[in-house]
Amino acid sequence: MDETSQKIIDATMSLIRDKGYVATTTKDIAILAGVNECTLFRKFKNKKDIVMNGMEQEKWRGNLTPEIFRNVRWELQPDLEMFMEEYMNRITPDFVKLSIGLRAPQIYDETAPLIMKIPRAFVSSLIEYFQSMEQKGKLPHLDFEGLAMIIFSNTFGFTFLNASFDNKLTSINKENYIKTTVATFIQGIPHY
Amino acid sequence: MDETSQKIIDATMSLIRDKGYVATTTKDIAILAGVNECTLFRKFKNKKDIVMNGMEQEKWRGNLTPEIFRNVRWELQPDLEMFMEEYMNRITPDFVKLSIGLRAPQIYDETAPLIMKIPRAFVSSLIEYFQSMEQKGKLPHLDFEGLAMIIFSNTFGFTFLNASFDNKLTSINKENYIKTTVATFIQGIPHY
DNA sequence: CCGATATGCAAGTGATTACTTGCTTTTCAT
DNA sequence: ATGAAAAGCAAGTAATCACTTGCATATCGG
Repeated sequence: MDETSQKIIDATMSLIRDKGYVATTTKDIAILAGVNECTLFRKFKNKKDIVMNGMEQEKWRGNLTPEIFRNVRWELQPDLEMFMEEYMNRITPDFVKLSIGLRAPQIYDETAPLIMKIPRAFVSSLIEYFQSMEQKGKLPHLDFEGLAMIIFSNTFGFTFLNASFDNKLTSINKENYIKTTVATFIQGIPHY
Repeated sequence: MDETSQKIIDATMSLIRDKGYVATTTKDIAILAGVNECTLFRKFKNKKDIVMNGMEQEKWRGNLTPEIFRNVRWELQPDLEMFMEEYMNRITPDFVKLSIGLRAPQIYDETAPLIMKIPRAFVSSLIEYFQSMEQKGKLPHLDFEGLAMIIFSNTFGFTFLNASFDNKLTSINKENYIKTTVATFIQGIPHY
């Protein structure tokens, strides 16, 4: 990946994040990338190709792999706090906005499965985590899918709302929110 | 509001919901509304005017007023379940998609405050509810803003994820999800 | 029935857009 | 220094878009 192509990709994804795919023109991309407009088409097949290449890059994909679910201490409180924190550190407001900007009819068929990878990874890994906790005798058998969805809906919802409304909806900071949520959750679920 | 104008508004908002504002053309609007394209401009100043008129209508605005917070039984479980259920009944997947489609640079300055009304109403009314419960001696003094955000993030998150991914992320149905969430929450917060 | 109003139709306007073309200049590697 | 590759520049193309115009047709209400 040469430097010019990378500049084009970065400019494109930034503009999509700010204005959406359809409202992002190749002229704007060229200006922001600091290249001539025809250079875009020397490097990429078309506008969509720039995006698809951008989404191959970790930088623009919001990397959240099952790896973080392996750095656990097998204690609910620190582990759940860590999962939520990792999610919020990687799924930044900018990434949320980019995900929204990628919802365009021209590309959504291709971008949607990529966007869905992260929620899927998070939820299924969290279910596995709960199952392992059960096997270790630290949790009774519960509806782990439902519990995973509670944690994830919560995490995602807070992240999205902050990305959309900044602090106009709530002034709670992330760390306090995580602690309160996890404490309430742990206290609320059945224990041995 | 004459019938033709209403047809135009309905067609416009439907297309924005499906394709976003920028990708919604006046030609598509006219076809879907079953009118001639020039009729759009006889009835409305421009494309944006159609949208702004649409957002004045309850049908396209996702009505969620503080009224539902008055039909309470002053018991946490039924009340919280009712709040979540009312939200999910009114904020349908279609409304979620419309909200996303309205995020276009050309109109977002105007639509964003309208979109934010609902989260704001929900969170602040929920805070008031918790405060009233405290006054009635049914809850100790707690960080009600934090708790309201937990409930709302959860409700919003689940709603949004279902709107975006259908049942590809989870097959949990709404009612079970609400019951589990509320039960866990109530069990998890401090009581007298 | 008839006049007023509403709407259709087709063509058009000016602007914008993604993308192309042909030539020129700059950069890079040997 | 030199040739090849990379990139700039300006103009261009074809299509699309929001919106307009002038005429024709349909509908409505008295």
